[in-house]
Amino acid sequence: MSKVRVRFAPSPTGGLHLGGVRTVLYNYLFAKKNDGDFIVRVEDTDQSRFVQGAEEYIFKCLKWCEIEADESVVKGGPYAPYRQSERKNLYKEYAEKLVAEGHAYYAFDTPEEIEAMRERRKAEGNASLQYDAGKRLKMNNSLRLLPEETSDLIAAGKPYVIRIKVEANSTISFTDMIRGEITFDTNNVDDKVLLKADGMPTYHLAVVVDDFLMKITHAFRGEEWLPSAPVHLLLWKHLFGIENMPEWAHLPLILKPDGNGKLSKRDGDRLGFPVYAMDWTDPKTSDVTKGFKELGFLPEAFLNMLAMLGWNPGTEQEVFTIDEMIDAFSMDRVHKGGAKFDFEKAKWFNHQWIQKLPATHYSERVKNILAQKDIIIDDEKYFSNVLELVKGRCTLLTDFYEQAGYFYKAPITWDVASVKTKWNTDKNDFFTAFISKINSVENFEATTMELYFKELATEKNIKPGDLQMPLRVMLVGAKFGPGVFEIAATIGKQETINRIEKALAIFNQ
RNA sequence: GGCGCGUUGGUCAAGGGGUUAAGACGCUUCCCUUUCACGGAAGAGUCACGGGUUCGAUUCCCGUACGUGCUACCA
Repeated sequence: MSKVRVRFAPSPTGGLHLGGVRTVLYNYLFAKKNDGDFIVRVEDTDQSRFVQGAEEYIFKCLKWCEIEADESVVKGGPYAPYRQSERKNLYKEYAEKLVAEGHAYYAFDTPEEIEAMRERRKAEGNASLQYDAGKRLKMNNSLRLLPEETSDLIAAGKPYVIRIKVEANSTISFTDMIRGEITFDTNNVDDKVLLKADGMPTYHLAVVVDDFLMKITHAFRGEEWLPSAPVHLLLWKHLFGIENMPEWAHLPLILKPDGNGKLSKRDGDRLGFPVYAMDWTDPKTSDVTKGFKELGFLPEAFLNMLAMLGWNPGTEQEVFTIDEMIDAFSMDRVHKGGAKFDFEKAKWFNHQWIQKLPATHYSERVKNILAQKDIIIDDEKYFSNVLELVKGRCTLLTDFYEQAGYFYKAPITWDVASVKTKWNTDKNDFFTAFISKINSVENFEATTMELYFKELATEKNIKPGDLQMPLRVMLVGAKFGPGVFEIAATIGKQETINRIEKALAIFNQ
């Protein structure tokens, strides 16, 4: 059975923008498709970047998307503890083991010394600025120092890191699930730090140790990790055997819609669309970054849109439920190239989903949106009628305010300009007569009303079409919405009469 | 700079040695509707460039260009 894991940076900036959520989604689809376990890991390797509340936020977003990510996977179970700070000693043991076996070494260089080395190399016109086989014997580390010197330095409390010792002049390769065989020349990979001076592991060490200990079989991550894959490969080789390494897939990047580069939070602010799943409030600055949810997206649409950005089933189907996606998903149809994000297409997906789903599915959310505009829903039946009537006109959930508002509040402004030019006393007479007509009617339904309306128009010798638009403006205030008689039937007899009378007064001024 | 990865319309993309090179978004026009939208019909628009290989290349190979990523005691 497969065991797939997704690993998150502890900040929404790193993990919860579109690219991050898509990584989770593909992990999830793959795991479900292969009847595997789906594991979410949140890491805190770099304390300086740890953002308070980020973990909760991440799970909240997954919950909104209805991705079953049991929080217990980071809080308990057979593989606990999960916090990297709580696993600190574990990583150190493996790092020491590597040193003992000659695959890693202690390095005492200060940042200044490393910087000086790079400056020197640059001045000499060297292309490579790496800390690698060619340079390590000139640096301050246990490879160059005598064993006693090294142990003396450590005993004296001199800060050190543990670096991997990458052997020169060899190649290492692996098969990526998306890209096929990828080969690296070890001369191009430098001696990465595995264990930092504070005793915490870097991502490189942590990801390998954790994946082994947690028995991970498949690991997907962004393309930006490809250049450091050889380090992970080497670590697997030395520590656990390369044959035990999980299968890797490096996902393409999501790019800015305009210009070039990886999509970032700033692009959303600049171009006016969200890049986070949900609103995120920065705990330090209190700045709020808008999310897809709050902008009126359905989770189904959000996920659907995201899945299609980099993957395609090879059929013409574009609208997928999550189950359909699981069914159709395959890793070898994930693209290699990055995709530019297109907000228009994202909105189109949402529109599709608003139509596809019964209104009851999202009526609670619409209710909340309306409540913010002081529209309180007390009649559920009426509310669901209204939703079904107007949903065809909505792209975002927030559009329901404009599209459904007039079913609750009579217009207070009217598109008088559209009516006034052709307004005359005949029309006024018609509507006065129409009021008394419908007043006497028991059966207040759209079809019967349309019938009376047309009969009366013929009687008064006015084309019904010339009267429908004024009626619409009377009821809605403007030129939009479903059929006028549908609207009238829905708001009811008395309200229809009230609105006509009120508008008449305005039109006749 | 070095190294990696990529490149089919404005965007997402199917396809893959011989095709009129699918489809979707967006855009334009028309129909429907005397509203707005939906829907329907049409339209404009594409294989980055240069060399090979081949009877034939958008498809395979090599270069170039462009894009993008990495090049931290960040992930």
